[in-house]
Amino acid sequence: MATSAPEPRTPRAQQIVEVALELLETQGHDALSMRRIADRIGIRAPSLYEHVPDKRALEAAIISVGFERLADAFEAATAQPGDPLDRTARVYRSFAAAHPHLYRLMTARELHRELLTPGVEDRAGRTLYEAAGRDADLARAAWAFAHGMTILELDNRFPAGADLDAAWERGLAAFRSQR
Amino acid sequence: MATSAPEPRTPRAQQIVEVALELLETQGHDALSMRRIADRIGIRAPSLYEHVPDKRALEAAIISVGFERLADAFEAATAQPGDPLDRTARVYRSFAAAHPHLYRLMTARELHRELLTPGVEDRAGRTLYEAAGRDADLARAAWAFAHGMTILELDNRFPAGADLDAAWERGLAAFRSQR
DNA sequence: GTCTATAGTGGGATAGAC
DNA sequence: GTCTATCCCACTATAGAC
Repeated sequence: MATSAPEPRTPRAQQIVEVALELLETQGHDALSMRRIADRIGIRAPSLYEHVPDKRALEAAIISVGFERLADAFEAATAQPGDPLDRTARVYRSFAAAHPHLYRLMTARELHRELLTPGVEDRAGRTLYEAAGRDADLARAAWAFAHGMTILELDNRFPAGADLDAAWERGLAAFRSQR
Repeated sequence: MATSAPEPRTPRAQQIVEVALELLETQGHDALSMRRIADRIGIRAPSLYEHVPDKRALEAAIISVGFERLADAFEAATAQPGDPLDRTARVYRSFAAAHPHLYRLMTARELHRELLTPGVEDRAGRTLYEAAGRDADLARAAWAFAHGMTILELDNRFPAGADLDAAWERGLAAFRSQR
């Protein structure tokens, strides 16, 4: 079910990705600089380049880990009761709530797919595809809804008093009715 | 119907906002620096600060203009035929397609509402609220769907062959059925 | 594998003269 | 209202020594 991520080769490279991920999760994307990553490890920034080609590749490695973890969470929830669409949405929503900065990095920018661990994006997408009754158009629409709800909430775009549980439920009901 | 935006006081300040908006639309957000704005006007960057308090306020002014224009487009489309929800979605989608960088600035980040022209966000939101049958939860869910479709497309997140017209239609049908 | 030194680039913003 | 001069910040990345 869960796969062990085929993460970078050497222990040092792996450590860099781990440290960078933790820095991202605690401090946000703006804090994710090569200098700060190096600081946390106890080396100088230029030394990072012996282990990681450049920053884009490092971010791609973090994103790959994120997709693995999201896919793990999706697959672990298969056992849970209820409608598959609701279940998938619940996992999606709590993943984003638990890892807001990681979620943003994973979804709220253009993606350099060629730098990702191969297949990792598809694996996370498969759960939603199944939950949408293997209807690709419906799955994309439902993903757009889930991402929209998530990112608008993270960006504080809804009015202060908005009942987001209710909005989620209305949307999910809409998509369930189409399947 | 359309309101004239209560834009900045002096002609110079207004020109700065116009030039900045044009720079944003043609070159994207990364190109939107005080130096480049000044270049286009033919003055030096420090002189901008005589007319605009700082960059955040300038961006907020641009965003306000964006909301005015979106609201104008929504209201102008009231005359068009078809379901209000479809009509609103069509306008939303073409606004984003026509002004991708502006759309991103308006929606894909946290919003400093206190710097916006008062009421401008509500005015744009009202059309969707009406189209959703004055159901706030449904309107928020529909907005999330529309924003998700839009921003995921702008960020090239859908697979190469994806039929986005079909995905839009599936989502809109879902929301129509709930109203 | 790590270091120092540094290049190169860009950014926002202020002080004070005119 | 605009200018010059400048500060201060931060970043990615490379060269070359050890």
